[in-house]
Amino acid sequence: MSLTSEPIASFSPLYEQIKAMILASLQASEWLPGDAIPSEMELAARYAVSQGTVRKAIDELATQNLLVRRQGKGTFVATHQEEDFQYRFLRLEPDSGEKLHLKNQFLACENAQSDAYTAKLLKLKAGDPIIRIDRVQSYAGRPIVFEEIWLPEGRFKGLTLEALNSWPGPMYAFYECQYATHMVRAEEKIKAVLANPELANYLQVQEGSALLSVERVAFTYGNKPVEIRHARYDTSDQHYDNKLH
Amino acid sequence: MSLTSEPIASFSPLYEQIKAMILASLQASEWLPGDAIPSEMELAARYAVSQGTVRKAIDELATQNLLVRRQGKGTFVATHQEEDFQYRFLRLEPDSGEKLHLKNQFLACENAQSDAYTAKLLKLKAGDPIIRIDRVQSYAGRPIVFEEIWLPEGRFKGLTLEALNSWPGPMYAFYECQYATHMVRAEEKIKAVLANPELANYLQVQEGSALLSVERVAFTYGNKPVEIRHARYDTSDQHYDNKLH
DNA sequence: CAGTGGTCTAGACCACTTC
DNA sequence: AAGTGGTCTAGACCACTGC
Repeated sequence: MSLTSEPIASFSPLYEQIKAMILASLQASEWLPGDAIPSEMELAARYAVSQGTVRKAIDELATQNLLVRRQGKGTFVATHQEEDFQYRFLRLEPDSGEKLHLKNQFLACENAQSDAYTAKLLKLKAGDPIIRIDRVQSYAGRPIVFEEIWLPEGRFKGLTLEALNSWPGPMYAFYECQYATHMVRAEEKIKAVLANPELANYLQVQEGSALLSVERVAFTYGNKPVEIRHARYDTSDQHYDNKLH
Repeated sequence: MSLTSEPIASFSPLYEQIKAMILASLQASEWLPGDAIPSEMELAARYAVSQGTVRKAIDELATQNLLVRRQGKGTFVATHQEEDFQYRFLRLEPDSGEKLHLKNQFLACENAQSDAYTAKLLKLKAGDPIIRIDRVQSYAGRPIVFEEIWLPEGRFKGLTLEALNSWPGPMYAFYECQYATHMVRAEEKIKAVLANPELANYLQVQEGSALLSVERVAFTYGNKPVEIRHARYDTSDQHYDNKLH
């Protein structure tokens, strides 16, 4: 066969290549969370394909919650700053069925070095600088969630306890606004554990109570892990809600 | 030769109406789990629309896991009897990352009357006949899961402990084969609880150990709830795995 | 080879938003 | 009215399966 120059990803459908190119633009911050991306016709022209092919690419990115389509307006980069996506990753829900509105209190924000565990999950080297945050979240005046959070220091330089405590909204909106980091997806591992004295104190429960342990790794564009979260939930009056398909 | 093509919902896009009609055929058992449904061209002719419109309808049903497309072969009704869908609703996973293979032991299968709780979730009247099943599942020789299951007696007539214990595969495959009931989706509410003497005995753990409590309601076609499951997992060496998007 | 789903195109028209 | 996404069509061709 000939040695003609070939596209880099050659044996995938066109719309997959378009998807990859849109994804690259997102990753490169060419379009920021909340922004409108170019219209389907413009993108079709840019990539020299038909509108239908761009449509299919955008459709798939929209079902993955990376883009949001709004008829008559345009297609937008998904953001945790908007109502519908505000608490996209929060599965905790009061047993009563009411809406959960958590009040934040950050307890600590300190520099540290990653151990083997955090290094592995964040794809760092053990000893690399990281930031460690503690917080408690309350509902109806009662502490419900205790969380330890680890962030790679490189991406989140200069993060302070004051900045966190004066931020009004959800944390993932904070990351977007202050550190240009949008969370795309997350993986959670859930266990039941007993409250040790420290946890019992934070969550105001008896030592030896049952708590839900939720270990999350959150990823930004390009499957890059950028946050670890180890939460403990008091599930006496709320539960973790999950839908299976 | 063909059935009526009366739209079921009138002021929605054509492909939504096609979806509804395919769904109706599934619900009516016109095509059974594992069967091939008619080809896109046949369906396009039956419903008097273009192939593209049928495609869009099937695409959405396929992403909801109701249908499975196989290039070159056809489109099939999803079934829990196949490898890929065998353990679709099982989120438990060994910490080691190995594959979980559970061994079943059914302990009880008795007729009972629904209480307020089961009646509400299964949309029955309190006092309606139900079947109550207990089972323990083991992994690597150790009991890991204790489950109480409630089924509406009307749909699962004649279910016996012997039938359950002699069934080799997963329970949702059993429901399909014996009771023509395919589970489409489920909702779970997860809490951390303490082992009482009964649970401690079933799961061979200390009384007061932390266990994961998972309450599931499973639905068949048409959003009809047909099973309640209350599981307790021993999460010492395994965890509930969840992906967030 | 025929039959299936998968991709891609081009064009018409609809529904919604904004000016 | 102009611009956006949303629906629908018709037809060409590709990729995969099984006879």
